[in-house]
Amino acid sequence: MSLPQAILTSLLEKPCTGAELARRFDKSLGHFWQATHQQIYKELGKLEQRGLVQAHGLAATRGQQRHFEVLAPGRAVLESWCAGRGEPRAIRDELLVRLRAAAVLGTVDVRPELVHHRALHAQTLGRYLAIEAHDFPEGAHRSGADELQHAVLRAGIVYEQSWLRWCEQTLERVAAS
Amino acid sequence: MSLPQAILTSLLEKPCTGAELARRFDKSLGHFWQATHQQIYKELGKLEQRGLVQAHGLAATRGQQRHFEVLAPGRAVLESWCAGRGEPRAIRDELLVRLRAAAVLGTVDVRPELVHHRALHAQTLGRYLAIEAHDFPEGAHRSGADELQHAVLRAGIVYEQSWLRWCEQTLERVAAS
DNA sequence: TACGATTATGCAACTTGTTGCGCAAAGGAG
DNA sequence: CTCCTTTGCGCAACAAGTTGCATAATCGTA
Repeated sequence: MSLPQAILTSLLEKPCTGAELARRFDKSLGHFWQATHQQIYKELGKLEQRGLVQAHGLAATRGQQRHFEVLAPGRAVLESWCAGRGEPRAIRDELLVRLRAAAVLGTVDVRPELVHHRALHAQTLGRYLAIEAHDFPEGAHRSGADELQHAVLRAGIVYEQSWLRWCEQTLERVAAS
Repeated sequence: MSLPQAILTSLLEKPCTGAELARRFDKSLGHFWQATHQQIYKELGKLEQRGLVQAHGLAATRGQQRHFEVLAPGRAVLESWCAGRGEPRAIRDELLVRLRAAAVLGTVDVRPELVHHRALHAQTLGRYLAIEAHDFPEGAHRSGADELQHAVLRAGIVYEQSWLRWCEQTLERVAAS
């Protein structure tokens, strides 16, 4: 839904090839907006057609590296999108459907699944905290940009923390019953 | 992704028509798994073909009510799915892409959007808290099923609360910069 | 009874995202 | 040089979800 914008943002930070973009998605942007390389190539193609990005590199044959960069119209489009409004997404979690089903069925033990999720959330949280310690050490930040980047990371941290706590509380309560 | 299971669960609680199902989705299940009536009808058709649910009511013409109920194989399928494992979804939030873009662009004020989201999360949280006060009053619950249903609702509460707090903190920090 | 609004059902087209595969270039090992 | 693996690129088929619309019954009301 906002993949083109994510790509423009990333390319604006640093022009690169599709594959490099995919790798960067896995590392930073991908924490809160995932995309496969197929999607990225498809989207790059569209952005190129719309004249928002430009590729230098030969598109003649396959397997050739194509280096992309954002053009002025691309930046303008991103700017206007960025100033716009959007709704937050509602939760959509399989685990909650499972719990609901378990409540109705009455024959399924959900604790193993909760333990599983607790572990995964703890792991992801650990990753985020490590990034925070590394990229945003104690003390005030200089720029507003830093503040914003940190805010994005904190969203991930808060998200994982709250799920983690929820898993723990729910395990306690379900165990007690 | 888990729409068929959500439908089976809901039908198991109480058999009903497609339209009634859609209405129930809007009220309870829909808080954490949304679906339009088109999706629901489509899925009901598939479930019927697979022999997991049965419709009594004339399918001859359109506009005729069809009352659905879960068959034994349907319950079995739900049971085995429910005991299975799944991964939690990673965050995927447009707002975070916007913040990231704003950080790179450096020319956009994201505070109005943050204020907007704060209001929406506060509103949703209010709805959830009202449901909690109504359906799960103070004191211990009787059944394990109640405990599970409450856990699902608490997930929503925790989710909204953490976003709300994040919005507030981020507004403070961005304002200060 | 006829008419309009509402309710229930469903098709079709489109968008987004995933999965699986194939082809081309580059680089190292034998 | 040849073969094999890795990297970069991209198509095609599918699955999930959204949007828009069509059609049939039903119900209140003039």
